[in-house]
Order: sequence, then structure tokens, then C-alpha cells
Amino acid sequence: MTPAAHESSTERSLNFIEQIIEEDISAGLHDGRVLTRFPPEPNGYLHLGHAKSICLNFGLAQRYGGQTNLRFDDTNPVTEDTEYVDSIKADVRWLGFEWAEERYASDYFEQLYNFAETLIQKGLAYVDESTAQEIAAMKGSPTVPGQNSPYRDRSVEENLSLFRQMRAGTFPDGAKVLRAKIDMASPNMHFRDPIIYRIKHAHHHRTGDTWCIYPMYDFAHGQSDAIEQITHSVCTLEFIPHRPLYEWFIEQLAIFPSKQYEFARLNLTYTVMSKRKLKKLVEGGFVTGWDDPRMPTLAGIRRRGYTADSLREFCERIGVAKRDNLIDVGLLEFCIREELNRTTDRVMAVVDDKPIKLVLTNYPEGKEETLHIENNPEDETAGTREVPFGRKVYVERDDFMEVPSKKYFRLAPGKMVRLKGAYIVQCDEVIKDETGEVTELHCTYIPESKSGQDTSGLNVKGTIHWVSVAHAVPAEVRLYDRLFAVENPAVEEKEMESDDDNAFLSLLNPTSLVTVKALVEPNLADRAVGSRVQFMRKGYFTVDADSTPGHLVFNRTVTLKDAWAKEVKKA
RNA sequence: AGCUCGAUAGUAUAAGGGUAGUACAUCAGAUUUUGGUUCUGUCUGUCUAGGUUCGAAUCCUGGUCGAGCUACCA
Repeated sequence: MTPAAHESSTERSLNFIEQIIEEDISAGLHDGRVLTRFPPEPNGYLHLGHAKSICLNFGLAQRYGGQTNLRFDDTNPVTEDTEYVDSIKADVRWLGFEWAEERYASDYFEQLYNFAETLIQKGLAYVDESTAQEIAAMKGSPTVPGQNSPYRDRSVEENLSLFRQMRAGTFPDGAKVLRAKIDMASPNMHFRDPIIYRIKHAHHHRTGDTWCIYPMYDFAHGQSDAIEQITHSVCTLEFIPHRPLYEWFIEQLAIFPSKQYEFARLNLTYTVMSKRKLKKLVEGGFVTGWDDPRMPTLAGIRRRGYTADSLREFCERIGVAKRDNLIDVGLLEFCIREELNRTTDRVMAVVDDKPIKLVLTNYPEGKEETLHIENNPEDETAGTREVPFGRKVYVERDDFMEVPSKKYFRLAPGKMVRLKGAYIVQCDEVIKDETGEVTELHCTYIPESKSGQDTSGLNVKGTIHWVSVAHAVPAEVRLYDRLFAVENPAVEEKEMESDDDNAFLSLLNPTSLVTVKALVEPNLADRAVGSRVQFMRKGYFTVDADSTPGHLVFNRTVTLKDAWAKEVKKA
């Protein structure tokens, strides 16, 4: 699709990268070809920050008739594993994207090695045998220029021979490194003779034991881009200082001129996005795993009940720019509600460890009715379902107040409400146990008020959900809430000024998971894992993988908006 | 301290020298057999000081504030 054609088919304005690409296309750069790449390191699970990057990279290519490679940046064998490769591929596909080619930086090890020799030959790289500490010390600081290594001026021949011995496995880990010879006084720390190869006698997940030297990120990423002829290499802001180096290597090696562009990574309120911190949560048992529904990982959020569509919509709405941002998690919740409101069936579930039993004293003993209740008022084609009704039903404790406030229009002594899809009932008598806790409400129902054929003329403000006592199916419900109690854990952590890098754990929300019992409609009994419903007046729920026949487990994906809760909070 | 990047409503994001717009959030109202949905209305913004210009969010200069950079991680 041409930019012009697209212009007319969308309202959305262009982000800065799209603007660059359109300029490139009109300038005829690379004959208008667009090839992007998504370059994860296979050392962890993908999270929402990656989702932003995936949607950006694949979205750019789709928009401009290009393609996207999936490239694993696997240059550090000690942290990487195929387990992650598989989960990353699954997550990208789940999000709804298909890559043109699956590549690995390790595919290019031989080529990268040759690039290194080229650099040596040009007198632009040397083997340094200083220790890590010495190298760090000689590096200087942003305000103090570094010092040249004593090994900086070795001859090309010596460097070549040493480098070949490095490859051959002559030296132990850390004994030597290959460094680019640039400028130890550069204000850009990355130009102070960056290390480009290090010795690691480690098993690589793909190349096995073929190599004992591995290129550093800076010597692998740009060249990999060039080898694949990536036109637009999009990464996050922290790589800005690397860009001059990225370009330097490309220029010195005279290879395909890929260009790097940087955007601001996603930050979300009430969570953390750093791999390191997420790992701590998993390893410390603060969550049940990488796919815990509270985690911002794609695996977690998927299990929570989020859809790929809603995530893509979210990524579209947050935009792309260069300024640091903190997105309100409320926007994510809006995106999933918007979809689930449209697509899920409404059902009734009394989510309460101690529900109240409601007895309709004027409803004949033993009588049962089958009610037909619409599945989704937003979707006529969703049809109706059968819901059994009887003399006794469960309702939630929150839907009764012995001494109601003025604006409370649920059950209270003497008050009327409608039981959703059934009858209007009036609360006559409150039954309590010996501790004074309400256990039952005796009500009378209005026979002429039956849903759909109401001739009672009554008009009640409140409608509450219920489940027939005789037909209720027990279930476990996991009420998930924000992982952290504070809006911006990263900033709070900084403000604590603690040396303890576990300090952020004290900011966790202690009620991020509340497990309660529920009684649900019988037709929910055989829902498949992963299916989604709206529990009327409660929220959207999905059947968790922990469910077994006879033991249903529901995850709360997100609550409904709750104007009443706001009202209560105000008071 | 040096270098780099950034700064537009509460949060994001547009406007590329010519009316500061959109979404989410907020608040208010209407509708509603979900205190949901939907609809209507409402509120709040160009970091600062100069300069260029008929005209500046936009261009220039200084300042302020925020972020990143100083791993044999990516």
C-alpha cells in the first residue's frame, strides 16, 4: 500500500517513525522497500513492553507493504535457552503476527568473526589482555578521559594471531578480549575502545560448542541488521548512545546501511516491566510463575483473560514517541472491556464466601421454572440461555443492607428489587444466626412481574443477580487486582534510597489476589478452559487452566466499571 | 560534572510558521431489567526567559526540570 492510499483509509496521524519511513519511501530509499525486525534475546519471557515493540515493528511493515524478521539476539550463551525461543515464538504468534524469516544472530557468527578480522586488518581492533578491572579503570568517566591500554598498539599480525588463538580456545574465559580501536577520550563512553569479542567457554543453545568467543551486542546487532538488509531498525531509547557505534561499524565494514531509530519504552502504572524484577517475583514465589495472571508478561496477561486483539488495540492507542511515559493501566482495562462487552455472554455468579439465602415465602414449595435470559444485550445474535429458578436463591451479601443509605437501591428491609430475568421481590424479614449475622431474607415475589411479561406496573430501581440454590454449581474465583500498591513502583523504589535491591517487593499489593468461593449458573459447568464470560454486575472472567472436572476455577480479567463503588468511596 | 535525548490537559498522543485537536481518566445529566453498555455535556494544557516573524507549541539562544550513558548484558 502506498502512503497516499493509506492516508485516505485512516484517520490516525502518523507517529514519528512512520513519518520517517514515508519520507524514505518518497525519496526512493531502498526502492521503497521496508524490512523491520523484532530482536528479542531468548533469556526470558515477553511482556507488555515487548508487545509494544512487536506491534510497532510488525505494524510498520504491514502498513508499508514490507515484512518483519524475527531475530533472536543470542550472543550470550550463558543466559540464553531454547525454552525461551519457543515461548517467544508462541507469544508473537498469539499476538497475531507472522514473521517473514526466523533468524538468529548466531547464524552469523562466522560472518561476524570475519568482520572482526577485517577490522583488525584495518588496524581498527586489537586484542587486550588487561583484566576487566583494569579495563574499567582505564575507561575513565564521562568527565574524565580514559587511558589507552598498553596493548592498544600491537601489530596487525600479532592481533590477528592472538584473535585466532582466542577462537581456537587457547585462552581461558576473560583472559583476553578484542576491542575496537576508536577513541579513549570520546564523550560517548561507547566509543572508548568498546569490547567486541569476549571468551566464553560456554555451550550455546544453537551452535553448541563450536565457539568459545562470542561477539558483544554492539558488534552483532547492527551487522545482523545489515546482513538481513533491515531498512529500519527500531529499538528503545537506551540505545541512542549506541547509534554512533552502530553506524561506525557499518561504515568501517562497508556493509548494508541499516538505520537505527529509537522510541520510548512502555511503562505501565501499578506494575514493573524489568526482566530482572519480574524474575525476582517468580523466583521469590511472590507470584505463581511467569504466567501468573498478575504478571505483565504476555503469558500472564493471556491467562488473565486478555485477548490479543485488545492488546493490539492498546498498543495502537498508547502511541509511539520519544518522551518517557507512564501509561495508566486503566487504558489497558478499557481496551479489554470494550472488546469483552461486545463479545462475551452474560451469566450470573454469586461470588461470595458467605452468600445470603433468599426465600420466596409465597412461591410454591417444590416449584421450578426455566427462565430464558438474553446472553448479550449488545449482540442480538447471541441468543438466550435457560436458567433454572426456584423458591430459594442465593444473592450476594453486598446486595443487602439492613440500614440502607439514601442512594442504595438494592435489597433492604421493606424494599423491592428485581431478580435479573425473573421477578420483583420484596424483602419482608431478616433472619440472623446467633452471632447476629444475616443468613436468610424472607421475601415475597410479585407473580405478575415476571421478566418479559410484567403487568405489575411496578418500577424498581435495583436489579440484582442470583443463582438458584437447588441448581447452583460451586466454583473457585480468583479476584485479581494490580500487582503493586503504588502507581509507579520504579520511582518509589528510587525514592526509598535503599541499597537492598529487593526493596521494591515491599510495594507489592497484598490483595492482588483474593480467592473466593462462588455459586454459578449450572450452564457454566462445562465451559472450556480459556472461555470468557461476563459475570453480571461483577466483571469479565475466564476459565483458568487449573480447572478440573467438578472444580471450576475462574480468573477475573477485569471488573466492570463500578459507579456505585465510587459513590461508596466518596462517602 | 561531560555527552545525549526529551518537555503540549490527570495520563498518553496530534497540530511540521496561521482556530491547540483526539483518546483514556474526571465531573454532571439522559437512557437502562447489569450502579454495565450507550448518548450528551463538562473540566483542566503548549516548562521558563529572551529572540526571529504580520503571526511561534512549532524556528533560534539561554535557563529549568526529567531521563539515559560510565557491564567481558542486551
